[in-house]
Amino acid sequence: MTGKKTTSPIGRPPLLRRTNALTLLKLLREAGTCSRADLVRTSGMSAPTVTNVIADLLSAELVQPLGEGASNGGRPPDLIRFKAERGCLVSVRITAQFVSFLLTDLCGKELDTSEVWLAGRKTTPEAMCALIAEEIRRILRARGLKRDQVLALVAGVPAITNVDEGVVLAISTLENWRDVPLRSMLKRSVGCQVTVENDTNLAALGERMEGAAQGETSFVEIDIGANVSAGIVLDGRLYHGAQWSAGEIGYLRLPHISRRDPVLHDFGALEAVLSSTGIRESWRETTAQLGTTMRGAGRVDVTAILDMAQRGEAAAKQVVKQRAAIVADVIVNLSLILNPGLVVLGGEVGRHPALIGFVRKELERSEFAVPRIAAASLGEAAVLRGAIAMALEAIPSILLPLP
Amino acid sequence: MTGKKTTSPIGRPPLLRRTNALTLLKLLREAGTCSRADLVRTSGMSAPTVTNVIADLLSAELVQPLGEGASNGGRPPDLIRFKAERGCLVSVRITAQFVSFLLTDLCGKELDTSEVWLAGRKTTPEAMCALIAEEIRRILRARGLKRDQVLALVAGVPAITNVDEGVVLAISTLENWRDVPLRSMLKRSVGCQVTVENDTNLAALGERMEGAAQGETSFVEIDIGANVSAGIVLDGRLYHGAQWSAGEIGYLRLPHISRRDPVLHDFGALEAVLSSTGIRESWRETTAQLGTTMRGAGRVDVTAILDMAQRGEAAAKQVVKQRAAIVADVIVNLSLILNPGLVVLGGEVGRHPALIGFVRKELERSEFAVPRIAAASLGEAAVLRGAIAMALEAIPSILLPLP
DNA sequence: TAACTTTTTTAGTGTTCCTTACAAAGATCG
DNA sequence: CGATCTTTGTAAGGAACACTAAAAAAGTTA
Repeated sequence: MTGKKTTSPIGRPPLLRRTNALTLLKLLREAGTCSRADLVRTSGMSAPTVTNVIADLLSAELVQPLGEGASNGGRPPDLIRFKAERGCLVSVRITAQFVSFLLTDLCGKELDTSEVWLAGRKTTPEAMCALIAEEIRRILRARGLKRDQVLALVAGVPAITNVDEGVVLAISTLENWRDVPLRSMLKRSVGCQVTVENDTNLAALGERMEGAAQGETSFVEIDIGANVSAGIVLDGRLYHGAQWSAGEIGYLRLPHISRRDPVLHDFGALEAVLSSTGIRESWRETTAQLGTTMRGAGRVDVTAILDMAQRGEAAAKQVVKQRAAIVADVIVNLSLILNPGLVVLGGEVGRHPALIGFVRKELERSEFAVPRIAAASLGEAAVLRGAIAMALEAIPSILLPLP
Repeated sequence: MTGKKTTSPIGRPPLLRRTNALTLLKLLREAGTCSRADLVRTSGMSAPTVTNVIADLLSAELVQPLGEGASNGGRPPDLIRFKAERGCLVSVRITAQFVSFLLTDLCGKELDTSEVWLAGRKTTPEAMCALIAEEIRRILRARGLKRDQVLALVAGVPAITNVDEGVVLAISTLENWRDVPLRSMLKRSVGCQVTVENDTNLAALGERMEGAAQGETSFVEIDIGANVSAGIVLDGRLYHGAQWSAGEIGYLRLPHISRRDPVLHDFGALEAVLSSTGIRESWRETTAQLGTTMRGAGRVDVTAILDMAQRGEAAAKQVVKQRAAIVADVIVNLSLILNPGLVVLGGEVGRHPALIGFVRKELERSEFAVPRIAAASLGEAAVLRGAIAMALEAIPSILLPLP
């Protein structure tokens, strides 16, 4: 239910101009810097049309003249480029521990980034919105930008989200976050267009834009860290499902996983085993059995455990191998259903080479329905980058609204 | 990989006419019979535009004048309708036992149907194509239609299919069916546009058009019969996956299913248990244990077993309940990943009320991620109807090609 | 310096849609 | 029963576009 109204738009002459402007803007953004003649060649439009459309874009300040270029044996071209400073984009990542920010220009180039830790602060939706608005104001001031230059804000939350309505269903680790109309709240306090999305979905978009999933049209990102969830991109678009809960794989019924029926606001059995906490617990039990002779038996970072497995230490290896077998089952099931071209493993646990190595080994025996496996390559930045990727896609419709 | 070329079409004036013609054609097909004034009201276009576009459609014989209607208090309207007899559509369903046919007009109304049993015939791809071409010729002759009136043919096959290329990967129950370029073969012998699709996918489209899935935008049809497979409709469109094998759920790894790694051209463990043969075998074992006192112990139809379960007979009930638990696991996993709004159970086994009843009971305990469950309502006709649904969608682009 | 290239703009033509005005044909009412 | 209203459909003129052809602009090359 991606809730698109399907009232066929009716074709009036200005629609042509808009269509062509959109096309040229896209080509300009891809080319970086070029001349009208280049656009004529790549777009297939006639020269006068290109001139006219560019004239429109110039007067809307979407395009910047750069003066003469070098001659190609005749009159030198008038170079132009997309004016990335025309506005800016903001992405926000909300977690239970911190809120992070990324400010970019309209080409997605980083202008600033910041992070606010929540320890000791109020974390009600209202307080968070105020915090976000305040921090954005601060960043803009520091960069000498005005509020109305922010064309879009995309926020990522670790929760099931109704993207159409901009409502966050529930953040389990934050109180008071139940059915929060985050989009309208942020829109009121920030003033620009706002989109709210699930964080794993955004991470998937990030990996597609500049990470491990470049060029993929159908792939799945499985994030394994504090939580376990999947972001699903199918035929080039994020897939959300009928009630926005696609990819909530924490309750999958698998062999060797104790069956627990899905219940709201509770962890699934799969999640309990795979997540960081699950691994830490398992590690504690194992080391307790072996006696406390092993170093770092008690409180250990998950990454440390995975590192040990990577170095071949038996106890850690066993814990991780168990997980890898389960992850392999998840991937096989996902692949049988969705046949993605690629599975990206992300999150603190998922992207670790030890886990991925064992998962690959587990999958070797299957003859078909096994996609390529890759580690997420953007790390913690994936969500913010993905949010910017989403904002970038929205730019054309913001800059060139229907006539 | 639905292989769409994304060369942005450039906006020339004739594009407007085409867009508007498409819109009006769609409205006409929905309305059945109406006047130009009605179209003005529903489309939002100006009256002269509607007149002009309709004039085009009239001269292309896509629209038929019906004379005057009753006055609404003023000049009586000139009624028109979409000319469904302008051409016809053919759908073909290929199985290992028979080939069935459906001929419809351009509104999808049945004109003729037929069935050819394959017992004793050659079933090589070439022989089948000849058979299909011959039978279509026969049907057309019988209805007084010419070959060039067939605007589209859609064929359903029980196999993984590369729809872009029109290639059938393999039909396990038919020899010589490996990487068959069925589309180009049929196109050569029939002459019109041809699409080849997986049969379960088509069944899903059929159920959406006029069966149990009407109005759904994201749903899954699970067919359980001789085989087990799923047809997946997401955000209104069929989803195929990166290598066309989405929905091949026969190998899913579930609790209580012996793990078997996916291997080409072999049945999966899940399939072995759930399919008709699996149920029959299980029934044979059960009755053998109980002694042959029970009636119909040996060779029994699957439906008969399911009927017995429905009537409460203990042995049959047990066999079916086992399956229902597994089907429930499949549905839970599908729902966690895809969050469909509806799951349609089809096929000889899947659509039986006994199975569905037990499945519903199994699912009652889960609090979320449980979609509505419905029995497929079109039975054997689903594939042919779905193929027509697909052909209907293609009509606009056939009738009004890009200028 | 003349001829050729490349780039951009100008002028004119053809589509298409829209608004406004008008014609056709029945309904309504004094 | 005729004048007026309603509804439907068409014609005419204007505006927005894109395209072709030609010209202008500004180099490079022989």
